[in-house]
Amino acid sequence: MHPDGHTQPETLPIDQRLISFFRDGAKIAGLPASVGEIYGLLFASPKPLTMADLVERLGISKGSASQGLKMLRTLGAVRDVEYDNERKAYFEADVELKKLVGGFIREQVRPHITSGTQKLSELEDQLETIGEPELHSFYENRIKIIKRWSGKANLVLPLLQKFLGE
Amino acid sequence: MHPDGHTQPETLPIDQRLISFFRDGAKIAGLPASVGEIYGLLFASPKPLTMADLVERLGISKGSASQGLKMLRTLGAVRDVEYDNERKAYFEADVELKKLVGGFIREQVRPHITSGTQKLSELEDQLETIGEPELHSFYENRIKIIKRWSGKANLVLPLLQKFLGE
DNA sequence: TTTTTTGTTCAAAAAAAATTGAACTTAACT
DNA sequence: AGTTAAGTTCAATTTTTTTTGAACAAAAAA
Repeated sequence: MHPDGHTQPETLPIDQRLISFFRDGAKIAGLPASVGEIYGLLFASPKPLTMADLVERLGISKGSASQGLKMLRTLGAVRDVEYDNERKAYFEADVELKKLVGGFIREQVRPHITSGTQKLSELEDQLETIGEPELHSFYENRIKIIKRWSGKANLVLPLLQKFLGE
Repeated sequence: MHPDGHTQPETLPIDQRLISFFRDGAKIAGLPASVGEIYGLLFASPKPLTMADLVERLGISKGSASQGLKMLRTLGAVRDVEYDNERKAYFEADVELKKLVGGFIREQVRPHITSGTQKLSELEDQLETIGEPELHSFYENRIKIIKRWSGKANLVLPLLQKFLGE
């Protein structure tokens, strides 16, 4: 036990609102609610928090806290911070929109686009197997449409990132 | 029974690929797989299809087909089409990216942004209840950050739509 | 009007995703 | 060395979401 027991800061109504705000935000982004809550509490905290703080104040399991923090770190939404000389790790929320969106695109969007591109080229292979000219030309056109979409997506993402970087 | 029984078109390997392509796409967008499959089959079909066609060729239930079509229609991704003089309704896929993304933003993104804005103003109310100056200023700053994000989002969406409209 | 076809609705079942918690690893402290 | 605190992992459980299918409604055909 730590010699001079910390006074655990209470979770204010405004903290609850922030937690709920980011819980909803996470769901919208297709992330687990617990991930949103963790980010929310860190966002609402003036001081860095430990994993034990998250478990205690959010009432979630150690497993959820560990996995949630892991995801938030890969997203670049949370960072380790030097604090206290204890052996616990402390975390705080990163609030730069550019970084948050960048991490989301890198981790959650890009991989899907990549696998989509792969599937697209498999589609083009299939096209070769269609002898009937009328059908061939129909599918050829369909594939052209998907390629046009894909081109747009590849333009939009960097544009979006640039825009968010002010 | 229709007098001159239609020959049911077979589902080619390329159709399977397109269905799978859009099944994955739907999941990425947070929509049910069946919705993606329905769109995929319509996208892969040179002729409009009926609900019964979808049930038969995708092996999904009537309920799924009905609900999926309903969602795709509200998204503006599928349209009713005059075809045959039968009493069945025929559908085909809308392939305009602008329209697809527009519908998605209108139905799936905007409502969340609206409720987020609502929650944000509730957050601001809570701010008033904090007497301690140091804490007040901390939360004030946090709310300022969220507002900055929100402003960006409100700029990005129309910009995105404009960009997709060529 | 009665039957048949087409489509919707919604409670129940099935499937998928998130969360838990106990066993385990790692590393600091005595 | 042994003990304790911190954190990870993953199989089992819980929760949420999707899908089904049977009951129902609407409307054209007989």
